[in-house]
Amino acid sequence: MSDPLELGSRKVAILRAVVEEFVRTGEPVGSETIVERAGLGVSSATIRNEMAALEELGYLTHPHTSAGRIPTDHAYRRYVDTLPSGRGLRDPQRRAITGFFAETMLDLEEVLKGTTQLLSRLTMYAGLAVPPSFSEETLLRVEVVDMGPAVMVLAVGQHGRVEKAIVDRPKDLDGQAIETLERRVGDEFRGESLAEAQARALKLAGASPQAERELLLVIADTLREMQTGSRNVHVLVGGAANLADEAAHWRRATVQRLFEALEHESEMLRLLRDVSVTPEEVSVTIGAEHPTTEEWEATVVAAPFRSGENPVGTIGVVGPTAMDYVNVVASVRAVARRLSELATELGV
Amino acid sequence: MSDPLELGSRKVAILRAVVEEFVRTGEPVGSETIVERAGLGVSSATIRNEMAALEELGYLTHPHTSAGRIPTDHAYRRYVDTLPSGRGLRDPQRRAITGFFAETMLDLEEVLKGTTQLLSRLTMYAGLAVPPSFSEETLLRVEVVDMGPAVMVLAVGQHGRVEKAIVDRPKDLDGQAIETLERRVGDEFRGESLAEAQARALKLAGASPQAERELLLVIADTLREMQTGSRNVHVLVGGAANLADEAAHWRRATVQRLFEALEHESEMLRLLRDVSVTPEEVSVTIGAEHPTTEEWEATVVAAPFRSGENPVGTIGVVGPTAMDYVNVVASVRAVARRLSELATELGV
DNA sequence: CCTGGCACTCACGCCCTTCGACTGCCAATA
DNA sequence: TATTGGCAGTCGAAGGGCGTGAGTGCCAGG
Repeated sequence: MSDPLELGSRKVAILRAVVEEFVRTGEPVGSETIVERAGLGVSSATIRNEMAALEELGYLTHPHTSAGRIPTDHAYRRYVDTLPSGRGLRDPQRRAITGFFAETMLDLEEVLKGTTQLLSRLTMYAGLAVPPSFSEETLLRVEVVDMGPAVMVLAVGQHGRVEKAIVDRPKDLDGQAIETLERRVGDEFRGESLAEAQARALKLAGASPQAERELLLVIADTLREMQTGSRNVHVLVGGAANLADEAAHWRRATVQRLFEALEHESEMLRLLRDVSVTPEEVSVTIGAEHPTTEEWEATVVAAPFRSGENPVGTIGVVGPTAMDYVNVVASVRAVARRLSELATELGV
Repeated sequence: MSDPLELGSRKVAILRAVVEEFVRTGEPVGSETIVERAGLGVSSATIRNEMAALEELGYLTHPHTSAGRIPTDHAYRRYVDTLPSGRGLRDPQRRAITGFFAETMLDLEEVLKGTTQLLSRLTMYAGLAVPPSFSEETLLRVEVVDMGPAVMVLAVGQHGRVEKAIVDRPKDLDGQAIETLERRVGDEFRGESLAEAQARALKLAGASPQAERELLLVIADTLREMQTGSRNVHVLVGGAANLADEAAHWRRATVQRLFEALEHESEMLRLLRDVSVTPEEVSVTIGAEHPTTEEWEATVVAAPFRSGENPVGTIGVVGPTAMDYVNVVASVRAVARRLSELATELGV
């Protein structure tokens, strides 16, 4: 593997053909097949030489001597990096996307749930979505609800997200004080960020009578907790069942890892985190490129969605490394665009 | 298959031995194995005769002539129905349960999420939980939040459940009217059920000025919607990844079906629905006993959990029909008991 | 630099055999 | 009548040998 950047244009064509053929059939690809399919005006022997060179360069492998070639992760990488930016959507897919966004939807979280389903139907893999992080939202409301032995603190973000925390009721706090606070607190934090609201609550606590102080401290604490950790960000998954189909192509351990990852939000976040800072519209992370420790043979295709110019969240798809990149990338791109329009419109 | 109720005690012993051995090894069980393991004072020839009879009765099958016997769903059914009610928990399991419930937890929904994880760790299958249905909760609060182009209606149930709906803002409704209503509505519905609150909102609408009427109608509509459909009940799933391990023992279609079912709440509900009306503490639904149309080779072990005497929700486990019933049933029973205590304590 | 040609490799499918884990049945037995 | 040892029979699994064919690598000639 040396100087992977400079490849003759024929090598490039062959590499592309191998990738596409392998993705289509799942079988190792031989030189003869390439001759038939890619129709460069050249014999199979030449292709063989080129393929040997491509193997030397680290783009192809050999399951065994007498078998065809299989693309490596590097091959997919290069393939994806040089994708023609043309149209890759089939008509029914285009219709599905249009249809989905034609419904009027007001709740961003519902929209994103639906989006994961849409993506999974489009690609037949699993769809992902990361909503805007709560800590960047502006608060519309903070509520305190008396639950008897406990107190619920409720925060409503400007995009319709509602987070709740149920905490022990501070002792020395009677229903009367709660009611007073319910009224005082209601609109107090409107238009502030979580961080600002937290600071404000702390300040208010200092200036309040003992009975209310404790509760305000609890509120501040809750707001702080909402800015960090799992409360703040989460990941929606849709269509994971599709991956069960794919399971046959994967090693046991991979399947296990994959489903585990899908269950643990923090893991999925690691996979999607870098996306929103990526300049390109759609990012593709192939196989071992993932910062995951154990074996991982999956690819994540992800794209940020924006409100106006701001990236506010991420959507994506997880599937096998041998996926139809043209179609999946086009699907994710198209959905991200429509979703961005919708998010902008919703004023997210 | 005739007269399945009357089996000689030796047949019963053999059946039990076959089930346990098959669950342990996953291999068809031969007559010789039974002689060694069950140690009835009898030769393998006798066992063979008995096994042939058990096959005749529909309790065992034969993958092929020269193989051992495999239990049918009927065998598991009988096995489960005659389980000794003794202790079936291993010490580490007991500790895990105690440990989990030793934490102070106030939010029932969080508790139930944790419970699904606990169950999946205990059994190595997937854990399920159905929270109390929202329509049976008493309301602590109904809020209206002005979101600009939309309006959010928020309902807080007595167990800390929060449901939201974002709806189009009725035209002719200015911010002023919303604010008025926010105040009026806040405590209006406290202590009522969803149905009562809905009726009340309708009545209020009739007696209100035009500007407020529309919004009250929207509120009524939202409350109605919360009583029905997916908003009302949902199912939590934990540890689905464990089932990926099991996948090897299952037919492709089964795995696919299973993961699909786990994704669709309504499906899981169908599987768990009958449980809470079942008088027994733990209910076991084996393979084809499920009312599902397609092939389904899984078993659901479920139990209601109670607050005081009232069943308020359900927990359970999904796994292969060949599961360690003693252990799984004991796990579900133990967790349901502890959960009932906790729910009672939380005043659910 | 390309090509046709050729020797070589090796998985796969096929057939055959052996092995052994079972069963089913029967005649002998308690 | 229930049980038993014994024995023949069945059939999958595992293994060996073989032919086939897809595919490679390499080379000598254009």
